[in-house]
Amino acid sequence: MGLPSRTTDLLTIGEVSRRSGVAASALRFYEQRGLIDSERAGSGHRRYPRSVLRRIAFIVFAQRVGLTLDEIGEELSKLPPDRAPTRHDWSRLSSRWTSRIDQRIAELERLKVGLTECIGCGCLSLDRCQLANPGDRAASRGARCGVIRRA
Amino acid sequence: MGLPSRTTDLLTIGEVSRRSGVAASALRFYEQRGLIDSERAGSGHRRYPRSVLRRIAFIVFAQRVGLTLDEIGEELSKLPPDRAPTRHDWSRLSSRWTSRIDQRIAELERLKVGLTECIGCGCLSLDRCQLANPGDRAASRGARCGVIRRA
DNA sequence: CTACAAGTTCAAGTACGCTTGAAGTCAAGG
DNA sequence: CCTTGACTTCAAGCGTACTTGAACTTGTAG
Repeated sequence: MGLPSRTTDLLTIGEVSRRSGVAASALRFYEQRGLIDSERAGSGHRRYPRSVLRRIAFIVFAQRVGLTLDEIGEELSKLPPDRAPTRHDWSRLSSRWTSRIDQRIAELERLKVGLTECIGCGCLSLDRCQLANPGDRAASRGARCGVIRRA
Repeated sequence: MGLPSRTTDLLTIGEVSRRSGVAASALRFYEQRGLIDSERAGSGHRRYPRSVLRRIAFIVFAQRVGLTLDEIGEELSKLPPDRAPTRHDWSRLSSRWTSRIDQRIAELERLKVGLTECIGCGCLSLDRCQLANPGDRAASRGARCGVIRRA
């Protein structure tokens, strides 16, 4: 299979995997979930335009912020389908996260305070203490990504 | 079954569930995992001392911070087995989280900056961007997700 | 005594995010 | 020609954290 990008400007799944750090199996999985897509070479092999790398980067970042793949898919669907996304498209998309990040940071700050003031002093009681407010589901998800693997 | 705590000072699983907001099935699961334990009434029903509520609160908090149940179990095992934990025991335990929370907050701050500066400006590239380089991601995918430790 | 809520165990199921394995294709090098 | 390596699909598996269901027991109220 070699390195078709030298001549065609399209990347194989192996190249994309190496460049993004995301396993090929994960890339296929993302495609199945509709998060990315690919053209096919005559052989049936996937060929990716370079722009897929930014899309993948967005996915990886969003996951670390705490979004699920479904949520990420929703966000990505807001990109213009007719043309290549501009940097403005990307920044508009990513600006939605900011408040989410801030919320999560705020919760962590509350937890931190609760650790010393609440557990430390002995008042800790779930039915009275609101520190562990389970408001943001995705936030807690952020702490538990796909735990597996990878020797 | 009524409310045995009125006379015995011990709580049923239903009472603990209501007071902690944690489902009875989850409490049984935690017991199976060794995170909490219970005495048994003659009937075979679980009876919990009040102190279990703080232990459960600790578990819930720790989960929000991002620890896995295994990690939480390790932490809990550091409590004195011979006597009831003091507030000092609890605060010593919880102080370990603080740095973890700080790390996670720092990562979120970095991601926030990365959103505007990296994705927004168009430089976003997983193989070059410091915010989510493959080494960190591979490492964080392991057991404890969620934190870019270097950087 | 009967009903019924609340408890018990154990096995299996769920959601998420992938990974792994089996079986096969394709193109280039020796 | 044959091997090798990168790719393909599809199905099944895995780890975390639980939930759900089946089948059964207990304890109290009426």
